[in-house]
Parts: sequence; structure tokens; C-alpha cells
Amino acid sequence: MLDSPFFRPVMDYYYVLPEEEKQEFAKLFQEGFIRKKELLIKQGEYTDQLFFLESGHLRGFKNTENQEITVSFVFAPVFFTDLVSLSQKTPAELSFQMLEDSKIYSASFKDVDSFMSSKPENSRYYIRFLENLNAFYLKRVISMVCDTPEERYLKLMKDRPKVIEKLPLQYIAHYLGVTPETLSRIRRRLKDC
Amino acid sequence: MLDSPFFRPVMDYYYVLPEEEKQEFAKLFQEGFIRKKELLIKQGEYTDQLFFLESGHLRGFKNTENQEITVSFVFAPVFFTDLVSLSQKTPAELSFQMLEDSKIYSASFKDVDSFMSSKPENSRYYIRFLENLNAFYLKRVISMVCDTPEERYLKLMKDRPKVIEKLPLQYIAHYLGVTPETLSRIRRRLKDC
DNA sequence: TGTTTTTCTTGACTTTAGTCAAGTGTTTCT
DNA sequence: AGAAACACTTGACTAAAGTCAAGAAAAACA
Repeated sequence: MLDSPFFRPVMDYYYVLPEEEKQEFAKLFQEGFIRKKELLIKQGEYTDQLFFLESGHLRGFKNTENQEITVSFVFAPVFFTDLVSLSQKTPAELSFQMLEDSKIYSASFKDVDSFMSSKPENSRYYIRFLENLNAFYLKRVISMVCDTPEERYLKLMKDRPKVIEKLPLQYIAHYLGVTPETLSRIRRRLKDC
Repeated sequence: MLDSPFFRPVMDYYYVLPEEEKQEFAKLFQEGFIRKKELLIKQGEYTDQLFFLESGHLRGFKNTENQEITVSFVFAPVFFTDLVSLSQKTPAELSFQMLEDSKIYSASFKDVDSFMSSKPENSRYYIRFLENLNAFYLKRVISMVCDTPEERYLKLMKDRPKVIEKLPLQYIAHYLGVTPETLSRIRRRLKDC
């Protein structure tokens, strides 16, 4: 993983570890590839891997009786796993599907956890990462409670323009908590103004 | 804080630290009291404290043009702060208001952070705490996207019965993303069946 | 305890979003 | 290039939730 042009920039995003630690961390990962439409994590199963998505993106969705509802998006380059099922030792609540052929590194989460616990600096890294994630989710909860669908759409455009550019409308609609038809009409209204 | 009958049970909930560490941690806190309706954290300001709420409960709400929208509830005994504003160094997005006269301990978050970084075991404690919080928020996001208001209400009754028992309907309604009138009707429908 | 204030319920009505279905446009794949 | 699959848009209609207002109920307070 040390060869990946994205490893260092992503790694340094939350907190800068000494070079030696970065290398030790990188050694936990194995290179791999995954094809579009494949599931990286399956709803109902258990995860024990941490992934580093180098290219491509994926969606997390929930299977209900009659349809798949997209709840989250993950864009490379980024570290990724189902933290909920890992930390709570419960089956995954969502499936995660690749939306492009992608290069992906994976590591045993157990090894990652040991690494993160082994030194205060490493822990600090993981703590920053978790705090960030937390902030992200809480903001989303607040937006779901306080904003209208149109306001949520505008915020998404502002905060994560890639989502709007690259992903199909139906996925974005569910992510925002509305039907595809409603999002189509929101877009129309915005264009007309 | 070592005298508090709740300190140890809450502390041990996520991960059991050695007695010595627990005591060291407890020493960071100072006892205090706060009255019903007072704000512990104010929207737009910065926080630098970690609280241990020994009794009572509070609500987090957002001020919009014409009303206050309740977004979260916190029940004693529990550790509490505005992690988002602390970790992102941004002004608080929500105000947190006491709903009862309460006993509350507070510590400088800087001290807490040093403590948590000082030993792998301490970090592990904080990490478990954050992972838990994450799971909680993610589940709420999924519920906001996938469930109907009635389903969200039933889940809340199951997962956090105290919220239903102790808090006014208007707060619960906003928490679930509906108006008080709508929640009142949901309750009626459920009673009639 | 009685008064005041706040919260909850209900009805009538409006607005918003969901559903269904048909038709158009776009990708994808061979 | 052409066929098939998929994704998006639009209209007509239905269902759900929001708004407003009035009155009942409950809680707070003096």
C-alpha cells in the first residue's frame, strides 16, 4: 500500500503519524481488486476487515421487502469498513456495493485494532478519525430533522458535489429521504427558478 | 466524583479501566449543580468541558427562525459534551438545555484528552465510547431514511422507553422528524388498534 | 387549592410527498 | 449499430403530513 499515491494524503488527513508508524500500518494491508456491482459487505453478515478504497466509489443500502434503499456513499480515496457491526459485534445493517471496478486494499481489523492501541499516537489517529465520523453523522441527523428535502439537496450539492455529479438520481433521492420522482421534481423546480 | 454511585457503573460500561486510572480520571472533575431550563451548551458558542451528568436529563435543540427544534436527548447517568464542536473546533450547532435541576460534574476537555492519550488502555476506553456513539447515530440516520414516522416512534419506545415516559410530546415529535400534531395522531392510531 | 401557563388533542383545510403508469432518454453489451 | 436493460421525467391521482385554530387536559406556581 506504500506505493499508493493516495495512502499518505488520506493518512495525513486526520493526524500526521511518524513515517515509521505509517509504514508499519501500511504493511497490514493487502492489495486487491473488486468489480462493479460486487458487494464488499453484505447485510446480515459480519465484517472483520478494514478497507482502503483507492479508486472508485460505493453505496451502502438496506434491503427492505420490495426495494433497496441507499443510505450512504463512500468515495475513494478513503478508509472504510462497517464500524457498527465491528464495534457492536452485530450483523451488518447495510450492504455495500461497488459502483465501479476499483482497486482496494484490505487488512484484518484485529491487526488494525492492535496497531491503533499500541501507541498513544496511533490511538490519537484513530480517535480523530472517529470524532470526524461522528460529526459527519450528527450533522446528517440534524439535517434530516430540521431541513426540507430541497434544503438537504442543496446542502449535499455544496458539501459533497461529487455525489451529485457521479451518482444516479435514484440513489441520491433515497439518501436524502425522498423518492426518485420527488428529487426529479426538486431539480426541475431549481432549474426553473 | 469518586463518591458518585453512578461513576463506576457508567465508567465500566464501555471498557473496564484499572482502579488507579479511574481515580485519576475522576480527579479531573469538579462537582456542580445546574437548574432546570438553564443551557449547558449554547448554539453558536464553543465548548471546552466534558460533563458527567449524574441526575436529570437534557435536550439538544436547534434554533430556527420561528421555533426550537429538539434533535437529541441525554439521560443521566452519562458522560456528555458537544463532541462535534470540540473536535471540529466549530461553534456548537445545538443548544443543550437541562430539563430538571441536576447534579453535574465537569472537567476541562483538554485534561480529558491528555488523560485519554496518555496510555493505550485509556485510549481504548475513549475509542469504545466513540465507536458506540457512532453506531447510535448511524442507526438513527438509517431509521430516518428507511422508516415511517410511526416505525420510528415504535423503535424509540423499544430502545429508549425513558424518552417516551419522561419527555413532553412536542420534543419527542421533533426528535422523530414530525410535528407535535402528527405524533399526537400516531399515538391515537396506536391506541385505537 | 385555585389560578395561570403550558401542553396536548382534535377538526377542517392546505400543502407536500408518494404511487402508479406511460413515455422518453441513456447506458450497456454483444 | 442495434437490442436490451436501466434510469429519468412527467402527469394524474392518492396518501400523508403540515398548518391553523379552538378547546380540553395537565402541570406549575403562588
